[in-house]
Amino acid sequence: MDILQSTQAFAALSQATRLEVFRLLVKAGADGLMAGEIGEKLQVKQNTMSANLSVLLNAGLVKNKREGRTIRYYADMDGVTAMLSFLLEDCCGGQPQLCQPFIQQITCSTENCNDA
Amino acid sequence: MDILQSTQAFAALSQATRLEVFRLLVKAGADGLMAGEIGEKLQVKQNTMSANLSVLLNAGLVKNKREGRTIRYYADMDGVTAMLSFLLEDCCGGQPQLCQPFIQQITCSTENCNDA
DNA sequence: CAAATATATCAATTATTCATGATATATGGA
DNA sequence: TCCATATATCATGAATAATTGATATATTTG
Repeated sequence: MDILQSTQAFAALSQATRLEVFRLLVKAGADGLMAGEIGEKLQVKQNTMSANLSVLLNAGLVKNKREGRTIRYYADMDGVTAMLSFLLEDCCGGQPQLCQPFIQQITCSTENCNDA
Repeated sequence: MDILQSTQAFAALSQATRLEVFRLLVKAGADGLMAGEIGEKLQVKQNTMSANLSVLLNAGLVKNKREGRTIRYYADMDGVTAMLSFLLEDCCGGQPQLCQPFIQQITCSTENCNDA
C-alpha cells in the first residue's frame, strides 16, 4: 500500500452513497449483495450506482462476482486492512499507550462485536 | 458519529498532503508537532498547510494547542475510533469469521506494534 | 436469433476541491 | 508601542469529481 492507493481508498469512502454501500456490504458479510439490490436499498439511479461501485472496486474496498446476469458485491476486508495499516503505521511502536484504548475500542471487545 | 461526520473524516484523509500529515502525527504520538515543523517536513507552503490542518481539525482527526506563538498539533485517536466504528458497524456481529483476520492484523499482534 | 433483464460506459453539465498570492490576526520581545 | 514571527483567512483560477440521459454490453429465456 502506498500513498496513492491509500488516498484513493479514503476518497472512495468520502462520499455518502459509497460509504453507505460499503457499510451495507460489511453488514451483509459473506453473502454480499447484488448491484441492483444495493441501488434499490439506497434509492440511487442505476448508472450512478454503477459508477460508485466502480470507484469502490478500483479502490480495492470491494470485490464482485458475476452470477448469471446479476453481479454480486462483497466488502473486501483485506483492502480495509491495508488502508488502515498504512494510516496507523508506527502508531503503537512509538507511543503504545496512545493507541491502546483505540485498539481496544475498535476490536471485538466492544459493542462492535458479539462473539468473535 | 453520523454519515456526514464520517464522510468528512474520510475526505480529510483522501488527499496526499493531509494523509501524510496525519501519519506524521500518529508517529509523533503524544509529543505532537508544531504547524510550521509539519510544513517544513512536507515542503508545503504555509497557507496551504494551514488550510489542510484546518480540514483535519474540522474532521475531528487532529487536535491542537497554542504554545506561545506556535501551535502544536496531535493525532486524535478518538476521532479515528469514531470513524472506524461507524465504518465497520455490525461487521463482527453478522459474520465474525469475516472480520477476525482483519482485526488481528490491525491490532498490535503484527509489525504494527512492538509491545502494546 | 430476438426480446428482456442487469449492469457498464460515454458525453456533457454542474458542483467541489485545491493551491496560492495577498492580507489579517495573534503572540512575544525590544 | 513597534517589529518580528507563527499561523489563519480571503478571493480566485485551475483541476477533479458527481450526476445523469442516452446507449452499449452481457446474460438468460422463449
